[in-house]
Amino acid sequence: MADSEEKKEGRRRQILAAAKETFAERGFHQASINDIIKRADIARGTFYLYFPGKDAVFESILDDAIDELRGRIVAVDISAGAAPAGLQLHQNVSRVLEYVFGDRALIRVVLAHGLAPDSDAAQRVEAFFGHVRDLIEASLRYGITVGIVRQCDPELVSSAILGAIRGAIRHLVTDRDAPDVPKIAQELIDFALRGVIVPDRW
Amino acid sequence: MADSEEKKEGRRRQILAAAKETFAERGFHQASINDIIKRADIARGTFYLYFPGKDAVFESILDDAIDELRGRIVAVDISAGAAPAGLQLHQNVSRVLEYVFGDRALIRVVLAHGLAPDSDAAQRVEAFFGHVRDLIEASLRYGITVGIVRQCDPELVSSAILGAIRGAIRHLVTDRDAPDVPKIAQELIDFALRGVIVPDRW
Amino acid sequence: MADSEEKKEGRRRQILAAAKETFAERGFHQASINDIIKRADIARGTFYLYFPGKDAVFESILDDAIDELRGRIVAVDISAGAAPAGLQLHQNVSRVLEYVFGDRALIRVVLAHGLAPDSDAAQRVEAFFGHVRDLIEASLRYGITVGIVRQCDPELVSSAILGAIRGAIRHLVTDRDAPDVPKIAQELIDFALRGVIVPDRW
Amino acid sequence: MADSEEKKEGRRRQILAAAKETFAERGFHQASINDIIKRADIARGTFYLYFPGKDAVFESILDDAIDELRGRIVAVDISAGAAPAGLQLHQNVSRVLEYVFGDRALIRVVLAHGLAPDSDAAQRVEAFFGHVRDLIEASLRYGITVGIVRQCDPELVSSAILGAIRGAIRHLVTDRDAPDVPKIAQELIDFALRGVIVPDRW
DNA sequence: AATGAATGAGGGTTCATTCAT
DNA sequence: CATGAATGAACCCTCATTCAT
Repeated sequence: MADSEEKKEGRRRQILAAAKETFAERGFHQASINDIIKRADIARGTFYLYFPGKDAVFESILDDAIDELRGRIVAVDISAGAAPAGLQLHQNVSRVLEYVFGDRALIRVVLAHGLAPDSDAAQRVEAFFGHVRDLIEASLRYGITVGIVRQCDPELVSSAILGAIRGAIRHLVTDRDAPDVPKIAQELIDFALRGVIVPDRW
Repeated sequence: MADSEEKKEGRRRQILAAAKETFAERGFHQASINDIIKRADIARGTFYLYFPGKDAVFESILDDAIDELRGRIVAVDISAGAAPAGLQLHQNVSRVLEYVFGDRALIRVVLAHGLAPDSDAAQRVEAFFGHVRDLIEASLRYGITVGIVRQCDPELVSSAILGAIRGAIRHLVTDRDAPDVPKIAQELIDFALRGVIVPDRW
Repeated sequence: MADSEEKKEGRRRQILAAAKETFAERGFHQASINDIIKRADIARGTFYLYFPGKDAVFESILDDAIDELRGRIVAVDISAGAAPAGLQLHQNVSRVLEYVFGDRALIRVVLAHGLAPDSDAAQRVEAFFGHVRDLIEASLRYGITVGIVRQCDPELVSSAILGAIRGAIRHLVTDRDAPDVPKIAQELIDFALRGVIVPDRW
Repeated sequence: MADSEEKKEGRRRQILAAAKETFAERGFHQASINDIIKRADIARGTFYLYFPGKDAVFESILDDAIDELRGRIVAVDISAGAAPAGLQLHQNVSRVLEYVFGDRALIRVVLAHGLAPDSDAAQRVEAFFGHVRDLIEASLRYGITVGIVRQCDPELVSSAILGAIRGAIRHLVTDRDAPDVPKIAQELIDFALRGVIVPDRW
């Protein structure tokens, strides 16, 4: 019984993996069920035993990724005995980058999503990024109230920060082979916190 | 004669406008010729009188936008009598934002491009963003040599800056109705230059 | 007035010529109105001022050819003072060949007609060839009654003779540049009358 | 397993048959996939499961026919112990006629081919008839050297003979219901060998 | 549980023909 | 008369999904 359960789960993963690679290579719409089942080496009908359709596999991939990412992003703990905020920030970013570089196919799927703008999948991706942006915005607002963050439009700036991270990831996933995660994380945090200019100049 | 030329050009624009809106609403792949011609209120064949196919309209829209944007981004002039660099920067960003907010449909098409990863259109979009990133990277490198910009990984940071701009635009296009362009430009520049923290703290 | 009539007739011929070449080159179905009007250097609408449609030009070409050919085929006159039958035969065949080689485009159209089997045009071509076959059959029957032609199935043999002529023409039109019409006519007549074997052998 | 293979082959034949009839009735270009699938009583997609496209079915039909015909035409064996040449000739012609009358739809497709002059199919048909003509021409040349065949232009006469056969077939396929193959074969051979006139007259 | 043949809605495109200018 | 922009029916083909085996 458990055996069969495991086998079933294995099949599912096999299909998900094949689908992920296919989506990464050809984009959602160009990817056909045919591509996926060939790569997974299963029959047409078998696919539909495990997923109700093409959208569903895609959403499953998406949800897995989003769950994983959500788990890797932890609200910074600013209570007395907690680790320094800077370190926590660095750990958050590092955890995300680690996951991202560990599965480039997936990240291409999530970042370069070419979906019907009103599809379930698109909404889910938007919701995720919205959630992250909200986290950032809340942090900014808190930072402003405690005087660490300068006066700014938190809504706008949080979008910019999220965009900066996405931009960096997009670039790195495409162009660099073995990125030095801690260093990149530090660069990104430095950029977001301090910008690019030498402080006392200008 | 000139009349007929004008009329033809008008038709072309009519189709482009309808296509742009359709692409914005439904994404490239979901958008069917049917959608476009219904919106443009023309017959099936008429479409093919003006464009060889779906790809061509899309690329035409893209190329127009890219040309326009390219024209609005001017390398900062740092020679003696030139305007202050900060002002030039602000003007660049403002010009881009002005265009972007003036045609939201278009920007949704360019930013949320869901294209076959290896399609002509996708490559063209990538080339454009690559070009902008190169400009930013060059500026950073120059700034580092003259001591205005702090030591950083220019490749990575330029990607982050480009991403920040894209992120901000994406957010604003979706969520805000009548953005105050100069203020937003200033916020973005401040963010990119100084980051978010209060300078002498941390 | 007559001037205008002439001009009109000239236009008509211009279109017919362009159409004939187009049909010869690309076959009836592959030939588009576009091809024809480009070759004739006229506007789309002008075409329809002179012909009600694509079929009509084709049929006009066909009818012209058939009329011409009909005129060149004269029933052999076997009355007392007439020229020798063999000569008349030779003249008939020569006249046909002369016309045929003088307008290869046309003959390609007539012989390699790829028409809807039930179309007007197809029926007209069939009717023409049927007419020629009937002439041949009648001649055979007459020849049999007067003892010049040996006993045979006139229906079958007339089809074979007609086919032989078509086969020869098809071959010559495709493969030979400047055929020696009288010699070819003689060869064909000799073949039809005597066959290929040496008479007293076998 | 073998069952499924057989069923698949059956389907293929079912489609080929439907296509053949459709092509025979309406000609290649007039025949639409719609016509074919309706006649075969299958769905649109099913057609494309068995053939990559309209051209492919046509060529498959053509190739089958050509293969069959090629197999039925055997070079006449003139060595010592072989059957009389006349008999062999008669057998060749009979075999061809037998096939032809057994599948009239097919023969209408092959003979009345209305194809784009430069299409694959057209070239294949031409190649086949060219091959047969070459066989005939070679026989004629041989016959001339051994003195059985009278002096003639073998290229021209072989085209005429091939045309005669085609003409006869075309006629018979259209007009006669149950042809007496051996008799017709004999008539054709007599015609090709001896022509139509009474030997010692003229 | 697994298969793969069958389905048919829907897509992009062509082209003969019409008609206002 | 001549024009050529506009039309839309018809075509070929793809592919997500179903279901009998």
